[in-house]
Amino acid sequence: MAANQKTKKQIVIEAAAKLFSDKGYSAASMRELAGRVGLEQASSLYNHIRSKEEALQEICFENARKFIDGITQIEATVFEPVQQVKALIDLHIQAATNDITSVTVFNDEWRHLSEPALSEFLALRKDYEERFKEIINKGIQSGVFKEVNSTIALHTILSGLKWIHYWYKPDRSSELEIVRNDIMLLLISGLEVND
Amino acid sequence: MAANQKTKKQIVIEAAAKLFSDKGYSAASMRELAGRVGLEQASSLYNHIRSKEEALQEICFENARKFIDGITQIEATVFEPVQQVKALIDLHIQAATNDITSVTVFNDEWRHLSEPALSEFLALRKDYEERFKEIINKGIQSGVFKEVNSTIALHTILSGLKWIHYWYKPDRSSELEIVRNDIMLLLISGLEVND
DNA sequence: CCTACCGATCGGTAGG
DNA sequence: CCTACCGATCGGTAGG
Repeated sequence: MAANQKTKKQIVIEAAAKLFSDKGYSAASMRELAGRVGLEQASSLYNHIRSKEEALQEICFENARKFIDGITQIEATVFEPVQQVKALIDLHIQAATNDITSVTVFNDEWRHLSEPALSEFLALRKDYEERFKEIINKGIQSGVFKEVNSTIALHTILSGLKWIHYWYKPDRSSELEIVRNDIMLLLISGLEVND
Repeated sequence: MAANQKTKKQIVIEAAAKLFSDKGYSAASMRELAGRVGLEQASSLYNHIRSKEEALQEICFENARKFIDGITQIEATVFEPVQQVKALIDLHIQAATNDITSVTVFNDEWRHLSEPALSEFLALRKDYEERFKEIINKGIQSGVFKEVNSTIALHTILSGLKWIHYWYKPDRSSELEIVRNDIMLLLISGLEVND
């Protein structure tokens, strides 16, 4: 299959991401999903995906993988805590603007995963957060960051980025650079020692 | 009725807030809500509330009112932008820790409101955000805040406070003062001109 | 507050 | 990919 060819499964998963972000996972029905991908019957969906939750899992884990890969690369190629946190903020901004609906589901609908997927997902999230926190701690130890509690700083920064996927629409791409600059100003200089 | 007496309706609404925050509005069933307040039959709930959505409306609008009242009082009693933003951050921290489940529903489940309640709710939220933004703009004009886009600053600050209601449990009350200090350090000094 | 019940809708299966 | 269909569950009503 050519690289630019989407499988029908991919089309279904992307439509599911949009539907889940529009209505929430529980309020989204397989009948509406079928309609959105041009199928008359919900039952036809089951030729492409095994279940409603499989769609949710694919979306959640694909995004988790994206963030884990991102931080892995940053750890390997950037070596100064300030620059690492900046790169992580960029990672979140890019994820939120490149793949809007998918990140919305990843942020808001993961709790509808059932076990064992739920625990696996939370383990990935915890891994990511611990590594992010470690970077903050390095910056505190080397004196470039304020002596704040690194857990508080972590959550404030991660949470402070979670409005972007709501706000962003493709016609706002020209404003992206301003958003990026202002967010860096607000979140990084809040963290940095400035004297 | 004495002030410390809860009506059964209030008990139902509070249990609904907890249930909606545990499962999400759509996945929460009236049968489970009945069980949580000691009723055998879901139908018995309808002696206290008119519908599932009425419970959601009460929760969302009670919290909206709390934030509107809070900013109204801050506008009337605090006059310097830095102190006003600090007071607003305190307002959010207090709401998130005094009324955890209720704020969770207010933050995450309002979109399940149907019209006309949805539009009324969004109008209240917009009013609150505009007044918060106005305070930020005043601070920028008077030179105490950086020249950032005030919409971006507004969303970054509001969003940056939205992890607290997840993190907070009553046994963490002793850590609250540290959280408050660190959040002020991160969000306020990110906004302030520091030279 | 309970009994009895309703129509609607849900995710999913069997079989072709 | 559709036809036909299933058992389960939903929010809510009527009546006492």
